[in-house]
This record gives sequence, structure tokens and C-alpha cells, in this order.
Amino acid sequence: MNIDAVNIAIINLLKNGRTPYKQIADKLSLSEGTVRSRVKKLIDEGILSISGLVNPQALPDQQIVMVGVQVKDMDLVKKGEEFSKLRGVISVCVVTGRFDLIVTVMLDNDFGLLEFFTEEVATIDNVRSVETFVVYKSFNLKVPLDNNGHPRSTLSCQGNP
Amino acid sequence: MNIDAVNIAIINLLKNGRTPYKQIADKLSLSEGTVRSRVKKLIDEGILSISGLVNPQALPDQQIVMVGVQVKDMDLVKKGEEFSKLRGVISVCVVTGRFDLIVTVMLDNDFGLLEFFTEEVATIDNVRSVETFVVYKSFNLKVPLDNNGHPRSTLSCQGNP
DNA sequence: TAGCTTTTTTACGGAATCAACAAAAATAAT
DNA sequence: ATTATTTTTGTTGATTCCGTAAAAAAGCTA
Repeated sequence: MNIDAVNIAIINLLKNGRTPYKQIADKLSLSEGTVRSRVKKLIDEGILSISGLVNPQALPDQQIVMVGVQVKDMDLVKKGEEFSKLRGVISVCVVTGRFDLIVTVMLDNDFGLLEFFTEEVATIDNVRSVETFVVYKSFNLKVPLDNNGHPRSTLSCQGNP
Repeated sequence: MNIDAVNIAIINLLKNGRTPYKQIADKLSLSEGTVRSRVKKLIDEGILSISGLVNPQALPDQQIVMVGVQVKDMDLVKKGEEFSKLRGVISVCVVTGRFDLIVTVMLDNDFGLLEFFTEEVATIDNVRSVETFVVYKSFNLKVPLDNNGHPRSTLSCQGNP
């Protein structure tokens, strides 16, 4: 898709994701419908997403760790995808350098480093080494809340179909 | 602040940040006003933010790098804050392990690794070492669009006060 | 417990926005 | 020039937003 200056401007104005389309339209001298259809298209194509994010430091007993991973495998991208599906994993970057993957993980009381490595990482083949960086302070780090603050609890969106 | 199960549920339903408060209220058997005031409070206190995020791979000539930093200093948190203010920096994590900081940066054609290190990192004292990881593929990585896709361009939110 | 304060939730109503659609305009292709 | 395709715009009713004020709940303090 063509990401032109207008789309960039729209995305910028969506830094506050609740900004009304009308207001964005006025600022950019467009009609509301144009903004809406462009945003819809951007979202449909996976380029843009509008979502609620939490500052992990604000959630008690919630912790972020970053894990540098080396794999024996050659297909790093496929390995990255596998990691991205593990419980607790927020994002995976396939990188150049000392590591092959840098994995960002969110842990809590019931799902800590022990569980992450023994129950999750252990299921993946050809992992040569892992190196763990516990994040004890962050700036401008915002993460989507995966399930519910205390994972695997039953009380949450009970209104689903 | 007290982050109870209701707030967690609200934040979960805000995974789509455009979800109407009314709809959230119905799902949780609350009134719309309750949802709105809770969301407002969460946002005011810096716990929650609702924003538009882009998949960096979708933006051509846009690149993410992660930089592991060691500093000579003792006050790592203060250093982290300094890094967080540099141009291009998306987030900073103060970590245990081989590195002191892990810095996530967004670069593009006009502002590449060269500029980041010579113009930005160079302004910070007591940096012992840096190690660069270029992200060439990512999963579930979403970043806020800092200024405009092509930084320092003039055409963007021209409607500001 | 009674009395008070503070916080949270609810109810309400007008203004604004959302969402879908069809027409118009602009763009691209033949 | 003509046709086809995409994008933008205008219009509409239903819905949502958001400020305000009252009610309810939760926390004190004595």
C-alpha cells in the first residue's frame, strides 16, 4: 500500500488513539469519511493498530525481561515466529549481532522466569543459548496487556460469545 | 492507585483502542460513566495509554535497531532517562546482565546509525561500550510513530495552536 | 453505630461522532 | 477520448461522547 504523507499525518494524530476522526479531518483539511476509510484500510492491512497499552511498572508483581537467544538453526525467522507464540512473549526481534533473537517477555507471580524457561522455551528445538536481562526500570515502554493482569485467572471478559 | 480486576478487564477490552465505552460497560455490567471515569483516571496517572502504533516493517525505509549499552556511571536509571530523550529513541530498559541499558531506536533514510551515534549518543557522557543489533524481522512489534515518517519534514500536523 | 467526608457509580440530555451508503471526483489504464 | 478503478465527499439516523448533578458506596473518626 502507498503510505503517503497524509497517512503519516493521520497516524501521528492518532498518538492519542481516541482522537475523533472529525478532528483529525479538520486539522488535515480532509473530510471525516476520508480519514475513516484511510484508517480502516491501514488497520485492515496490518500497518496500523490502535490499542490500549500499559506501563508495566504500574502493574504490581508484573515484570519485563528481555532474552537474547542464539539458535543452532539456520532459519532464524521461523524460530522467531515460534518464540512469538510462547506464553508471555510480547514481541520478538530477529537481529544481527551476538544474538539471533531478542525476545521481550512479560512475567508475573504465577508465571516467572522458571516457568517461562521450563515450560515454554524448553519446547523449542535447537536453542544454543539464552541470556536474560531483567528490566528493573524502563522509559517509554508500553506493552499490550496480554490476557489479564494475573494470567490464567478466570474473571475477565465474561461477555464473549 | 488500585488496579483491580475491573480495570484489568477494561484494559483488556481496550486492546482495540476504539472500542466504545458503552460497549465495554455492557460487557462488564457497568455504566458507561464508570468506564469512562476509570479510563480517564488510568490515563491521567500514566498507567494506561491508548495510541496508534505502526508495524515498523510496513513503513519503507524505516528501521529498528536495539542497542546494548554499558556505562561507566553508577546511576544507570539517570543514564537511561538521558538516552530516552535522544532523537529516534523509542524506549529504554535498564537491565541486569551484560548490558546496563537496552535502547530501542527507530531510524530512517535521513537519520541512520551514523547520525544516531555521532549526533545523539556522542552527547552522553561515560558510555563505556555499545553493541548494535539491527532488527531485520520482527513479530508483534508495534511502535508509536514519533514525529512523521520522514523525520524533520515540515508537512505534518499544521493545525497546532 | 452514628455522623461525616471522600470516592465511586449512576442517570440524564444536548452536542458531537460513528458508520454505512451512494454520488461525485480524481486517478489510472486501454 | 473512453472506460474502469480508486479515492473522496456529502448525507443520514443511530450511537456515542462528555459535562453535570444526584445517588450510592466506601472510609474514617469518635
